[in-house]
Amino acid sequence: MKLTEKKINTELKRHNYKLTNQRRAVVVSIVTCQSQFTPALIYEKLHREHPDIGLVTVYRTLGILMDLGLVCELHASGDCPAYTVGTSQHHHHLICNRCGRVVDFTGHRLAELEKRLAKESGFRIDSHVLEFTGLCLPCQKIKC
Amino acid sequence: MKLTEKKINTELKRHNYKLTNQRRAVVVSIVTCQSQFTPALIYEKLHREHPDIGLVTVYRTLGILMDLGLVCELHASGDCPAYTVGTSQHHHHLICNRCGRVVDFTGHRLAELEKRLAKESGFRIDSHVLEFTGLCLPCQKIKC
DNA sequence: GTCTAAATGAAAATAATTATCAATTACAAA
DNA sequence: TTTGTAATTGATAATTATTTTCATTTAGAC
Ligand SMILES: [Mn+2]
Ligand SMILES: [Mn+2]
Ligand SMILES: [Zn+2]
Ligand SMILES: [Zn+2]
Repeated sequence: MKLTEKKINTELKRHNYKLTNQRRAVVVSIVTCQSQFTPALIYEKLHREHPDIGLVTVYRTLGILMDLGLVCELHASGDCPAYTVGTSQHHHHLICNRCGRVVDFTGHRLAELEKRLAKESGFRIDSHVLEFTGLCLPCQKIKC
Repeated sequence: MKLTEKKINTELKRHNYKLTNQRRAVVVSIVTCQSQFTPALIYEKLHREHPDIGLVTVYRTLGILMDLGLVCELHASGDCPAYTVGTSQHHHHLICNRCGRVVDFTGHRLAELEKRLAKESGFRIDSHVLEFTGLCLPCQKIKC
């Protein structure tokens, strides 16, 4: 389940980051994104209600949230890197190429593949990226 | 198997791209890359022997090779996007975080997962990104 | 309330990529 | 082989994305 504003703020506190008005606002702007986002998009959204918050602060806050693993980076979509709100468990993403919607999924079985690859290549595998792209249901219904 | 200089040049011709000296040189620079590369890296390599070829030409040639599916884009490594020479069949990548080496692999079974995800989410899935990162065998042996 | 390190925003700096355009060139046709 | 022409090129400028610097402000511990 997607992380909430509350959970994110708690994590920020827990890691001794000050809970400034700016950070709160950036977090709100992020968690209310139904789909993926970029720093510029968050800034734009934010700018209406908080014209005095700078783009740098968006970058900085996003950087912290990435460090804490509270947002995920997306690679397979149009503007890479894009971001999406994180969840507590390990998961991957399904991305709509039209509206940018992001759906999380879990329960893949990459472990066996990973073991086979490690054996065959000699690699010590640490991490992976797995993303699917396509069209979400609502977007399929839109005639182009 | 990785595409050769010859194969790439043939494909360029086949798609009515002129085989200029600059393009030939960029292709050579790319196929002689043992690991991943960026436009800047190719330019740097190229610049020694061909000081008169500009970085723009590298970008343009790389763009064409991407369009023709002759090079692959990498997302999971340090500098994203990076690139690597393509192969003729559908495949994925294993990337060394230290030396940048790229190993291709095939034979995964994403089809079942893809079907399950499509059913559960309603998505029409078109494409995917799958990359593993870690340390290649030689790099594991280097003490840090 | 005071204090202080952390955070902020303006501005400049850096980096990556793309657009413009006049000069050059590959190569098909004569 | 020469010629014509559209494609290609490189210099330069323009955009865009991101990071650094630094003086000022502020959250939150005491
Ligand atoms: Mn995973
Ligand atoms: Mn694949
Ligand atoms: Zn959609
Ligand atoms: Zn390595």
